Amino acid sequence: MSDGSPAPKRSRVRRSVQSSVKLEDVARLAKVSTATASRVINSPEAVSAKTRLRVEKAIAELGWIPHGAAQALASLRTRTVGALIPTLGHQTIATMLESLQQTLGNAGYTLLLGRPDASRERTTVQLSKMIQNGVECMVLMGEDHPPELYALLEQRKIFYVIAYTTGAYGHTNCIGIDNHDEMRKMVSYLLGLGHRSFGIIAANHDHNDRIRLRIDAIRDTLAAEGIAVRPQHFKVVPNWTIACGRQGMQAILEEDVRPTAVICTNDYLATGAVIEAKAAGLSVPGDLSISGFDDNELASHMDPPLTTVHVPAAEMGRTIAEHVIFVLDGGEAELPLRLEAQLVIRNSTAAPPAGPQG
Amino acid sequence: MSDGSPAPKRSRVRRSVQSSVKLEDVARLAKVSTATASRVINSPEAVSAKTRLRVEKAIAELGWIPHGAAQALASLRTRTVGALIPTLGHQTIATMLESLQQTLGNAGYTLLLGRPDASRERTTVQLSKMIQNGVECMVLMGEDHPPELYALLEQRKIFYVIAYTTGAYGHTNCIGIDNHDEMRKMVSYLLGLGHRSFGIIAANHDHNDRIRLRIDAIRDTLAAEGIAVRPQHFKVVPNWTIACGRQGMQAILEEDVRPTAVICTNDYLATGAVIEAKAAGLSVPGDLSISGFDDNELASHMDPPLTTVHVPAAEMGRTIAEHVIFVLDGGEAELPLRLEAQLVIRNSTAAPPAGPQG
DNA sequence: GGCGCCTAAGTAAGCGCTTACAATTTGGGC
DNA sequence: GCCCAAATTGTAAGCGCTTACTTAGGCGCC
Repeated sequence: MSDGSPAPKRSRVRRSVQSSVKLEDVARLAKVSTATASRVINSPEAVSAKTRLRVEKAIAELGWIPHGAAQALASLRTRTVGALIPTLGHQTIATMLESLQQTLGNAGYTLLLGRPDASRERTTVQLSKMIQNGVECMVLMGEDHPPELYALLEQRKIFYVIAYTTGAYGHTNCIGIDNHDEMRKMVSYLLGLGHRSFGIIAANHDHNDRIRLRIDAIRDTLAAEGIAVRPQHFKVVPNWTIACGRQGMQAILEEDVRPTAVICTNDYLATGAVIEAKAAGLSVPGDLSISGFDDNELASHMDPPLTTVHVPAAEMGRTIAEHVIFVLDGGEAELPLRLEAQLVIRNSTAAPPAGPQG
Repeated sequence: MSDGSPAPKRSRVRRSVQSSVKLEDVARLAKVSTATASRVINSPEAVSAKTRLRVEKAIAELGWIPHGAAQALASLRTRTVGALIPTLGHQTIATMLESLQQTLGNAGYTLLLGRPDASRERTTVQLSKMIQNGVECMVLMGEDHPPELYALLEQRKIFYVIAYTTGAYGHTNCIGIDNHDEMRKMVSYLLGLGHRSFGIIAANHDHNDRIRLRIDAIRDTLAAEGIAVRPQHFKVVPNWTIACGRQGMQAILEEDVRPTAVICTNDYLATGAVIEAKAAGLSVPGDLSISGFDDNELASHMDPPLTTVHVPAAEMGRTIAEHVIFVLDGGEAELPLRLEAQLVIRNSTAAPPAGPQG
């Protein structure tokens, strides 16, 4: 460097084969510089119409596709957003994701999916991978994540939004439903029906604040009426599936006292609960009212059709995407944003049977 | 230019803020060159243990995360594979995807999801985006895609594999089930039960070879016994949902003659069909046998439990991932690979009712 | 006709990393 | 102690694109 003489230029052969058409080829064919060709892509208004046409023709002719990594490296923009999603099997989540992806995709963003490990240790590893992939934003499901996750997010100054909740645990950057309030509506409705003895079937919620909020809502709303759920009527099952719902209901029916209403934290559990109750010879809702949460496809087709809370999944995905796009575009928006869920009263709930229960 | 004097070196300020730690910082801290630091990541065996430790310590200390775009650009490797998936709402597909992603992820690959537009025009646009993102491999669902899609794949010499089929339409790079043969088993079973009059409820299959194969299997297998499905008993519904299944069954029940068995091309349709049949006062399977395909979560919990074909979705995802990893690693493998599905006989099918039907 | 301005196009310096090749060190064998 | 090969590390040239800064035209106006 300090030496004035130029370093000898060794000609090295690297990457012998240039498989693919590059911007340079386009530029050459269009008889412009690569800068101009690039501008046709990135700020077409800065190029004269004639030149632009020529370049566009060249691009079409050569079938050039920009090299994303090179673009990302040069522009320091990736137009990628990541999402950490626990499961795709849950229809409501899948719906949310689809609309999230759709909306992002239409705006030219790429969605990167990651699945946080059940063992939370590896979830920052997942985030690291996404960071490595250059995500400009993350969307998380709920607030309950290991502190290291948040630490990494903060440290890297990565913009993120939390889905599916309005943020009861201190986060304001949330777009979703108010799990507590929506569940409160359900409980109020059941109370209004005359129920005084309740059961709960909940999926494991060690790391799931949405479920926790729903459970809290049940307890809080009942407590306001001086009612508590008997411990033996509160069943926590390992997963959110139909099978677990059955298992939960079976356990409840084994108890000496039987509640008149069983609230499930999602529709799959409720479906299982209904199946099991009917299998035990009970009439739903004659003997037992059962409610769900989510309003998945099956809910309205079940026998009896399920009373549940309709979660606007597609709207949520779209709204999150729009917000992300807006903010990444430099916009400022106030959060949290609450989406309204809807109490959907169908036929799995009714007044409690007359009699000595309760 | 032609002038011999060196161009004056203008000092340009670009990208003023260097937010993030880069390999250079790691190298400096570890007192090695960036080359050595890089080698610690990419070929640790080429670095002495002492140096490696020093570099690893520096990485940890600085919290360095490699810049994926830069790696991709320099190494011309992205470790990314793309998948074009029509829908996430279908549980079997979601399961397949989850295991695909899991397996790829464990091997350090990133899965990029795309959704081919219903209007097929845009599906090469989707592919282009994936190419832009540098996918080293694509996985497609089924063989039925617009020729431009295949053309682009070939032109770019992108390795791809086709999921969910063993390739009845000329493709050999398939990993999946033999839709025709598995459905044949179902039909044989129903024939064995004594059925002679069949109905079909199928989702729209304009661009879905898997469904087409299943339908063909029904026709072929019946034809071998001299049986044909009456046109009015062959209902094509617009989608694969429970609601469509109901719609299909309703239409069938409106006909003068009623089949004794209705074959549905997936479980959601079958669920809807069962619901509608029961709603019409029919006994399933007493009056009418109904079968599905996929074996989703609900199938075994329905009333009656659904006779269906179990598709090994998770295994399929895993197998595809393993194959992709193997091939991208330079391996050679012979395809197609057939995964065995399983006829699952439950209670929605039985011998046809005695009487004048048929 | 000359000047200043605006617009369109060009030049070339990186973006952060990998890796071919060069340079240096290490370790044996005599 | 010396020589050579093997092992380790360093040097620096890109990977394909974007974009700050420069230059070249074109135009209106005095």
